[in-house]
Amino acid sequence: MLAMDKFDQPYNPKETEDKIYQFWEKSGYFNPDKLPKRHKKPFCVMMAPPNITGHIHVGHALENALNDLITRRKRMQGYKALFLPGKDHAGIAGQYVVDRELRKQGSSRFELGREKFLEKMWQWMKEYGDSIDNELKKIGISCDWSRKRFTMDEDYQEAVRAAFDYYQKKGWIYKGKRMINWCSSCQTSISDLEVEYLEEKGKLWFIKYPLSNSPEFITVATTRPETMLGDAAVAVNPKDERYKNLIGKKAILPIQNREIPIVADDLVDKEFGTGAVKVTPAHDAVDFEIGQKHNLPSYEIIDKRGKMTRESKVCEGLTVKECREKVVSALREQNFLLKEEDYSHNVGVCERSKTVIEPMVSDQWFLSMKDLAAQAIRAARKNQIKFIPASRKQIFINWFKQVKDWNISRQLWWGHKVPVEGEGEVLDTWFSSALWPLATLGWPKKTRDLTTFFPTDIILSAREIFFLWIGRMVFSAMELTGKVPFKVIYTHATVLDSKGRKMSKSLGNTVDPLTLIDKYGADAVRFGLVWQVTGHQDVHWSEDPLIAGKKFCNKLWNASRFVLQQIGIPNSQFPISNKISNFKKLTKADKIILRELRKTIKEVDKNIEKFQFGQALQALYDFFWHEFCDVYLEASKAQLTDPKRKEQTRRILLHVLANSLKLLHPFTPFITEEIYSHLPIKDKTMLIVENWPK
RNA sequence: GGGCGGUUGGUUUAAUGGUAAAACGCUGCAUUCACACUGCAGAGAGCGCAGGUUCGAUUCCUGCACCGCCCACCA
Repeated sequence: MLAMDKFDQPYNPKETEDKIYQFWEKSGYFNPDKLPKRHKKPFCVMMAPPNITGHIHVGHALENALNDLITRRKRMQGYKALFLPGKDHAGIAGQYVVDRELRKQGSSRFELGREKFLEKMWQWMKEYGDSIDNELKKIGISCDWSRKRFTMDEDYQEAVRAAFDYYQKKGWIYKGKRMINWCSSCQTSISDLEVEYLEEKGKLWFIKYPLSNSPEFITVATTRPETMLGDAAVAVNPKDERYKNLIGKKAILPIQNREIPIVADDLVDKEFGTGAVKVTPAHDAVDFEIGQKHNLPSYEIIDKRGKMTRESKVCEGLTVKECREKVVSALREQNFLLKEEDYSHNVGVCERSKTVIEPMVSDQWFLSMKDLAAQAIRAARKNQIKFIPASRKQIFINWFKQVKDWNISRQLWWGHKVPVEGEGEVLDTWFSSALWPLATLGWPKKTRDLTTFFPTDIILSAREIFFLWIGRMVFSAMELTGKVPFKVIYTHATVLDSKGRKMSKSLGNTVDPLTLIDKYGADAVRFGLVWQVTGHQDVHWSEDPLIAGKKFCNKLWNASRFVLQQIGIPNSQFPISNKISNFKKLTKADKIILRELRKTIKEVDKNIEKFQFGQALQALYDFFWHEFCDVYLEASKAQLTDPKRKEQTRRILLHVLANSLKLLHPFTPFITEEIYSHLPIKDKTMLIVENWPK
């Protein structure tokens, strides 16, 4: 397919990669339906759909290099392999980025209106969606683009409605006033998993609440004095001897001068603060629970913009922060402030906007988790799903044991509309992602793809979306189809920066895969990433393995050149055989290289089966560089001058090279396909569909 | 607070119940015969700390420290 003289040039990844990718796409082999006849047994992996919020990062590159590695090997082994790509509309995150763009231009989504804003969203989706696809193609992944899905596709919306209906008929979906996490900047509720906790150096204020008809008082400790304006009670632990005689009595709430009861509840920790806690049912999750149990009134003193309401009386219109200052100074003046201590504690912020989360009571849709969680736990316990690493199994079970009902509604414009419900009320983006392995294959219709590829074989994901996504896919599929959605859950390493910190835009420590590909070539980047996957839960980012990858590609290229020169391309067509018995009168060097090749095949297979991708690659590296290049290639130089050995040495060179290329193909697909295309082998196919060595 | 992972040459990481391997970097030599993105030779760690098991531990156990990640309603 290439003019041979090209092969005399140094390896040029840029030129080769684009050309080879087109070559693959043209072949149709990414599509399992277009694979040769020998590919029968279905095999399926799904891409974790990237958010349409920006560009791919190094985590995507790693994850999909592994997805592709697995797929390519299975394809070569004769499976009818499908690697299904797609993207996620990313509800809150998606809306947030577009809104931010608008604000940069001095506009906003409110100014645009819902209709126009959604148009913008789709425009964004088109632009960024395509760009993400192209970025993924640069990595060389062999996914079937004809089956590409987006979580807001027409038929995907249908799947979402079908799932919602199903749960509703079961009676598991309900609407109610519950405590939720409210982001005043995104103007929506968010789930517990979307709240991020940051340590904050704050204060612990000790406030005296006078007892009714008594000169005495009870002291409460709080980090949020402003919420006292909405207090409905003081709570103590029933076993706390200090306060036993106060239970049932009344206290006077300072500033508001309202009488509130003193109640007893197990949720109160005797050891913390004074052992007495102020109860604000409308603005704290625990307090809400206590309020329910004791039938306390709920005073909503903070509104959805993060401002104090009329209910707060003295602070109406102030921000939470302003109100806090006002309340503290008022308490100080009126002698209700006993003391204040420095206190560092965790403050929940919106993972998207970093705005402090206001817990508040709101009318929201929920999905009851009781039966669904039980399903997921059962699947894990019965080992219907294999967890890699194995420790994930217990983590999975433990999370589902304590999971609360899922707040599935969001007050956004971008997303799946909640059936019945009006504008501006959409489903949590994860409600649709949870259906990914089903909806992408056509569910709820009984499509051919669904029967062929579902349940899928393996799912790869980052730790951070283990519950958010993986957990929810498990119970969704089990409930809706009665089957686990995948046989294996592989939680891959997180790529941290060289100092071991999480990569983030704000820290400025992110790595751009495209820059790396430009610098080293895609094969070298894949090599470098996979090299570092050795079974740990983290990878400390280093570019060194990528440099090694680049050098390795160069070595591969030059060794291949040598072999081809010896064989005398392009005239002869060697029928090469995998059977070593076809080689006779072997020299010591011949025997060693053939033995080492066999050992390496075993080693690579064993390690890939164990998900030890880095070790598999290292075995290949050592074999090719040291056994083949340093030893055998050198030995072959003498053998090639001996007329009695010449022919067989040529065949062995070609045999070992061809098999090395096959083994390396899932790791470094571009260069191996390119070199393979030059090998003078009878009846060969493209490397992507060649037989995996045995 | 709970869980998980890590702590090995300058750096990033392997392996292993009997005194440690690779990549990158470093030093010296070689070389226009596939490859300087090369070859050969070499320096460099006794494997976080403290106990224990063992004939023997970097490897197993216990505790501690530090780093990181995840989860959690401590006001």
